[in-house]
Amino acid sequence: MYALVDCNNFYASCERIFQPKLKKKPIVVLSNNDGCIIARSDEAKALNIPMGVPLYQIESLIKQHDVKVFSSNYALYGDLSNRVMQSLHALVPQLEVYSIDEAFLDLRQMPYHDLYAFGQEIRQTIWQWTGIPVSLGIAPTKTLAKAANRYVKAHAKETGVFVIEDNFTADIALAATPVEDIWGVGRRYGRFLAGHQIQTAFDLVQMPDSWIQKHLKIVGLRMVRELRGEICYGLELEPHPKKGICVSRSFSNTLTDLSLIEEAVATFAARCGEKLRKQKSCANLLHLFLFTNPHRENDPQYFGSKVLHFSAATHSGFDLVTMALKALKLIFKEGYRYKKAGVMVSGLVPENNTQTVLFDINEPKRLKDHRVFQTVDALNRKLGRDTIRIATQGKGWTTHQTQRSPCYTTRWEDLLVIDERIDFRGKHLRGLY
DNA sequence: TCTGGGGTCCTAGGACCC
DNA sequence: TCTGGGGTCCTAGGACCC
Repeated sequence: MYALVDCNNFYASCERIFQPKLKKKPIVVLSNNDGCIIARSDEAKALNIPMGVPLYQIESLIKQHDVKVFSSNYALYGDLSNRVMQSLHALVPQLEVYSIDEAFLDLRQMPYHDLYAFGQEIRQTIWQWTGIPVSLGIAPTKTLAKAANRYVKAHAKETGVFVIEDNFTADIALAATPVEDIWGVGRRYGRFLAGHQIQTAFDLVQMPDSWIQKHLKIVGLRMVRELRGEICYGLELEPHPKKGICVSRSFSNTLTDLSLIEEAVATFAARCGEKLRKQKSCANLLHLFLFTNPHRENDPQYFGSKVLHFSAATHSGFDLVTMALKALKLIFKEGYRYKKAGVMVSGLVPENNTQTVLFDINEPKRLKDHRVFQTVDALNRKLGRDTIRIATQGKGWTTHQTQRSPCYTTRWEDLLVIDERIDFRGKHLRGLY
């Protein structure tokens, strides 16, 4: 049996831990540049605030119901996610971290007979150790565990756990799962299935394999088999290295000036370098894109994109920034108001296994760069991101965030203050209270 | 005025090899 | 009049996930 553990309204729950007065209050969390709603508490969902809606479109609703609004704080969410995952790992050794707020557990080795009671124990423990509420779906396959988890949220919120252990409980969950809520059915397939009078997961599993494979392809067939209780996806215990890495941002204001776009692009390329070095990979290709604001239909639109090859795979910040700026010069056109850019690297290979070129005159430079960036990364880890950076990155490229909560768990200065008369070293402060 | 940022896998078609 | 049969690799696009 597998369990899918899912943190309830994860980002909103993270914010609430440190502001308990927000219990039972509607909370939303915003995307970069405070653009769209990307997370909602139950109370915000009850106000019919949709996922992904731009903040400015629901401004009056926010005011009317006194919804608490947060900019996204990924340092906080990432750290709390680690705590949840570590806590789960302490309870069940075999686990796959599936996303920032979800994990699959392998319960087969566990000496428990009452899975429902064990699910409750996990829930209580995570709540006690981290302050994050979680829900569990337990079932013979990952796709069914996903469906069981969704069933909890839709029909058994108070209990927080649902177990699919036989045909009877499977049919309950399948019949209660609309096709578009199945793990593996998106908007496109959802519309297609609705057009064929297939409303629920229960309807879908009745269809013949040949029909499924013809229309939903091999991935769809695996999904249906999993819904029928046949394991197609095992647990992936080791996180495998990424095959591509992308850093992209919208600009808070549209940019027209090449030098400002250069700063942004250099920053994205440098960030790709950090990610590459972190997973010990080198890139063979760099892909740059730059475009105008597609929402402003009256503005002239332009979508520029360019792929360049490195002569030898690299993760040097110098190489990446140089190549990104070269690509930028090739696609930049005067007279447009640019809104977003991004750098993607691909053709990734392990750093100790790169194919070099014959008569490689750059080898000394590569070795030197490697040492330089080991030092740069170490300094930035210790002193803060971008303390050491490439000059083209400018003074430090940031997004627009007005409502960000403190980094309670990752910065000394942001530690939650319980008694202002005592600082974090336990020293008494005079005259501050 | 204001609209996110990452990833994965599969398939079809074209260019090329013998 | 009649024009083979087997591969690989790469890319773009489309589906999906959080």
